[in-house]
Amino acid sequence: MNEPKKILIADDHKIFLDGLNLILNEINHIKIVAQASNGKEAVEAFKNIEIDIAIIDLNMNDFSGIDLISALKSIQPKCKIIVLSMVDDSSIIKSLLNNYIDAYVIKYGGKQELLEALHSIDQGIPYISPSINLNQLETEKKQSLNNGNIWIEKLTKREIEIIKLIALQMNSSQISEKLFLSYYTVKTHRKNILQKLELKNTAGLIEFANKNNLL
Amino acid sequence: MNEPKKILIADDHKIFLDGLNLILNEINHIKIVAQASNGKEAVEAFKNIEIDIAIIDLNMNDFSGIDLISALKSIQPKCKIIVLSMVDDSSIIKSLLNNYIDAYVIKYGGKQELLEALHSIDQGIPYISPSINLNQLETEKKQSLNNGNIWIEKLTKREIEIIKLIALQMNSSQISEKLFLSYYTVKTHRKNILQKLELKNTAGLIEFANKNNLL
DNA sequence: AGCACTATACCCCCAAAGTTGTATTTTTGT
DNA sequence: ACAAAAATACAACTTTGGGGGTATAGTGCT
Repeated sequence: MNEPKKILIADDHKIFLDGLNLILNEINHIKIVAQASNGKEAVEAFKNIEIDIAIIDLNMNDFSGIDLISALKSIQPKCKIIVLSMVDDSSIIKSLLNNYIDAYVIKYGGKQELLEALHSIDQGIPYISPSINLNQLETEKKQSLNNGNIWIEKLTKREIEIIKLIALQMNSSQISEKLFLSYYTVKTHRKNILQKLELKNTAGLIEFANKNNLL
Repeated sequence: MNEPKKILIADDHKIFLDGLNLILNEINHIKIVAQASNGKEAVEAFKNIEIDIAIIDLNMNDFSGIDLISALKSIQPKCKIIVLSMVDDSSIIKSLLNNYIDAYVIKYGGKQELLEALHSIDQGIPYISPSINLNQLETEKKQSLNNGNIWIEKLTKREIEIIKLIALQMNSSQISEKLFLSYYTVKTHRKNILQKLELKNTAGLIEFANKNNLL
């Protein structure tokens, strides 16, 4: 507890990174040792520097959320992870907290919440922003399609890849060409995706993907 | 140039507001006299306090962008406005700069860009983040679905109504029952919607609807 | 009164999506 | 090394979507 915690901060808004820097500089038992403005930089930093706590934004354009977290965890499993997000979808938060991360702080909250999160995980206690309950309007809207369930863990890399191409208005045969697959394989994947997520059709799939930031 | 500029900052992410505060505190010829975490607060502040420069985020949940700017301008026309945004849609930026605002700074850029913007408008010169050109990936991706055009104005009430039902995974015959229409009518509407928006299929439609907040 | 737009409705045809079922290979985790 | 999960591939069949037309009644604006 005597030497300062080594912190990495990652956010694709550099100006936010600058602000975060100043906020965290006010605390004396931590030290920012790395900054990243995208997922790739964060992974690089993890390979080179020992990190105690990573404060990351989920909505970065190169890595999609959970991919990044599991990548980081696989490099330095002991590192604590604080997710700083703009979204407050409670089903996402729950599954994240159970499996991967140590704190979830939304940006709607002030810096106080981030500091509390740091303090909390320092004692081994997971933290969720108290502000989240206040924003239930958003949450309820999303849960209508979420079925309140686990979702994303069920999807494989390949399936997510295909969802993204569907969202780009490609049909199954175009996707098969793009990925060097058989047309039948793509159809099988689509079938499995709809089944796993309990969705009725492509419209529902794209809606789901948007509400859950899969794209 | 002797007395400090009076600044208002507005952003719905309070933690960002905190960071911004610290960033701007490092400059000595300005002074933050008001903070707002939504559009309403910003308008209130404008009624009560004289503001020289307003630094605002466009994506706040109560006011939609241009509405807020014109509201503020109508209260204090002489006030300079810096928009701090996450989006870099060049068509929006152009129309904003011509008519309403004095600077457009994207959050992908660092604090340096914000400081440059402040300096620039101090001399009466409009400012746009130089980083914007670098992030053309995002822009292109969106324009492929936006067609860089007007879109929403083209859609009628009925069409938007139908889009919402499609997003709820209803098929044409279910929609026709729900709205007491003929199955053929619904099909016609769908056809017209895709044509107007120059989209290929339902996947593209739902994606478009999400990206443009039609739901 | 006239015109443009919207909403309504119908038809045909083909392509694509969705359903059900089977089956092999490859990758991954333990 | 073994088992589980994922990725691959195929077929037959039904339903839905999307493109091409055409047409008529209402609505709103000028």
